[in-house]
Amino acid sequence: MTKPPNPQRRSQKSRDAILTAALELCGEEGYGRMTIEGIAARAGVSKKTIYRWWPSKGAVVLEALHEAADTVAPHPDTGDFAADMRTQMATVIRFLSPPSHAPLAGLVADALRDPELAEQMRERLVRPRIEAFGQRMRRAQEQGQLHPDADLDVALDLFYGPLYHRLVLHLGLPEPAYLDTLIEHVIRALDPGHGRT
Amino acid sequence: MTKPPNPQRRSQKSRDAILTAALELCGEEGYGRMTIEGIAARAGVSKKTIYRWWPSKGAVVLEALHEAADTVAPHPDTGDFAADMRTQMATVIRFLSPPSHAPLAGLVADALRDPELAEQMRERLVRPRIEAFGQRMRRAQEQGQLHPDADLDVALDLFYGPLYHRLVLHLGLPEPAYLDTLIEHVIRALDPGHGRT
DNA sequence: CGCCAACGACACGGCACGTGTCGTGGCCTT
DNA sequence: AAGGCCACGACACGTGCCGTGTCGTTGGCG
Repeated sequence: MTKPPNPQRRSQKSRDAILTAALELCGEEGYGRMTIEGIAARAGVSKKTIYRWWPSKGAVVLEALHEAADTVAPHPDTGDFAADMRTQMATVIRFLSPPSHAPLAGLVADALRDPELAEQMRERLVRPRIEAFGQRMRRAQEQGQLHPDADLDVALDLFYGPLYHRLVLHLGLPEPAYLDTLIEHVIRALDPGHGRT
Repeated sequence: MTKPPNPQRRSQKSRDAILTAALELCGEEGYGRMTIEGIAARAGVSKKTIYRWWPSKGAVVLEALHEAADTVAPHPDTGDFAADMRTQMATVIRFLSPPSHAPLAGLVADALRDPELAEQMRERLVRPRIEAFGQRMRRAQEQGQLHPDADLDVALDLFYGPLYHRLVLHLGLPEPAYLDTLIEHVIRALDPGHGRT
């Protein structure tokens, strides 16, 4: 149909301006109220240029987040698995809480209606972070801080499920003290030997 | 501002037609593509009549779900807590999976951008079901199937968190076998003594 | 039975979408 | 150094839905 443009000729300046403008506007007026036209205006860019490289508002925000989030929310490894999970999950909670939750929450909302966007989000944002969690978890197992038979999928569900559950049902995200309780429970759940010998 | 209409004079027929049309269209073309104008046309109703009684598409779907879901997803009590949780969660999973997930997923998506709608959803759809879960859980504690000190908030997070986590990150909802594993883990997590004395 | 408000119908302005067109300018080739 | 290609910014356009306003009609309450 429409011939795809040549990426080599792409203007890096326009690209950066668009991604920056998207994140700024997202914070200022909210994901839902932000429009492609608004992003174009803020970035000093033609609407056409946005549509040339991205199929939707969600795709722009996804790429902006992908770029911005590479440095954030790493899995620390101090040798204390529970403490490291506490640190990492607290960071995630910050990204899911006001005032900084707009881009991620908006993207999640759009992805619930756009399967294409959902796949992009899963593969580019979610999957790498699951991988990072998996690596940290395996180290904890090697160091004997977590039962060697603990299941990665179950661990992922039990650690991060409560966060998204509370986000989408608007039940309020965990306070630090409650987060500790949660982590304690999950680590116990992952120990099938449950103390007996 | 605009004087509120008199509920006594409200046409029950129009109301029912609107709610029915909303759920039907939701299933046929998806929540996102469904429009207020489409609902009005299908219901044989003026757009004005919808705007007179509901502030948004989300509010209509919320009320439709509220009405339809009163009978579904009850918490059975056969005396076997784990089995009952399996039954109930499998029902929830059906509501979160294609092809019937459109209304709920769409509502969740809209609520992420509309605080008013989010509050309505929490109070009218979510809160009553949390309450029902709490009652079933307390009976399990009385019958010794669950540790008496088990925390209701933690239990809610660990049981249902994985479902919504997987829904919004598009990781695929649990299969029956995996659901069993999950429930087993959660019940273990909720037992703080877990075997040691 | 009479009133009055909720109703269906329809038209309206507004907004953002996504596309098309055009002239410009920067980079790559030669 | 000259030429061509093509992404760019600008702008205009048709479309679809929004949310509101208006106007008879109708059905239920007092």
